[in-house]
Amino acid sequence: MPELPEVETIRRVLEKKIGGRAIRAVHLHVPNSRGSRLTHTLARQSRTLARRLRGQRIQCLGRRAKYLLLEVKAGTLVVHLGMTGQLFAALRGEKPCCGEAPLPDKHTHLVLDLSGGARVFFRDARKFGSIRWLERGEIVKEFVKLGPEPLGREFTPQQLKAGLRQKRAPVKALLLNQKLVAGLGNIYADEALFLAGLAPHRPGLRVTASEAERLHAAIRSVLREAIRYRGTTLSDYFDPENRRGAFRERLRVYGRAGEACLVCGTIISRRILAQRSTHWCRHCQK
DNA sequence: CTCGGCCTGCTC
DNA sequence: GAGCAGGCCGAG
Repeated sequence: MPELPEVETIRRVLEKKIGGRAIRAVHLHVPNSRGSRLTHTLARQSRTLARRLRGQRIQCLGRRAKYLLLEVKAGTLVVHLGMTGQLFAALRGEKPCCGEAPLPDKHTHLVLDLSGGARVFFRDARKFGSIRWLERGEIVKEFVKLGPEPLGREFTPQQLKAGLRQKRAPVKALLLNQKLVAGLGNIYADEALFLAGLAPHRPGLRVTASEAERLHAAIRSVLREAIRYRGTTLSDYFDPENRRGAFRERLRVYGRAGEACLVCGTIISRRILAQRSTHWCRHCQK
């Protein structure tokens, strides 16, 4: 579910709501599905999580690509939301809920009791998410392979072009794999390609310098705009205050197959590319 | 690189 | 019942 704009929205809301509070208690509910990511990740660390988090003050909330970072003095809780992971926060007196449903529910896997009667809930129905405790100074191995932050300094048109040029894979696949640039998922990859006028199946090595420049600008602009609208809610994304993202109204191609292109009126196409449903305008994107 | 698998819930 | 879903990982 959540891509960079949604994770950034979650980060900002949590920062405001629970930044600076102390963690009083940690409640863990390890799921029972054997093969799932979340089961392993939680079961393996059940001891550590409680021991290292209890009594710690939340110094700040950070983000790397789609990872949310909850920083305490001793280290960092690294949260990846996968497809359906969610974080909710409730202050004293607020009724915690996910949409209409009160929390905690059967999909709630971690609850932090905070100072002042606040609580944080992590839930994940499909269990594709992960939670990892990181000692101060330790490095997450996944982070090493991640490309630059799209809104940061290291992400430049030159770097993007150089990365694309050596790959024959479709440009959409390259945007999704997090190595060239980190944080785009299926929605914003389609949206950025539309804004750049680039067909998703175009091989990376056939992207010209000026197209790479357009793509670079499009990626930054769509992510900034989506953050401004607090992300996209298709069905089950809610921020920690249970608000929907309003960017759905602004989507140009994602989920609009069969509808008219907002620019030229051509019917928006859809096909599977890189295993993901892909939406584009065959007139505007070449 | 692409594929299958990991899960649950929702819509047709 | 089948097909679909915002993500990633390991295998081939």
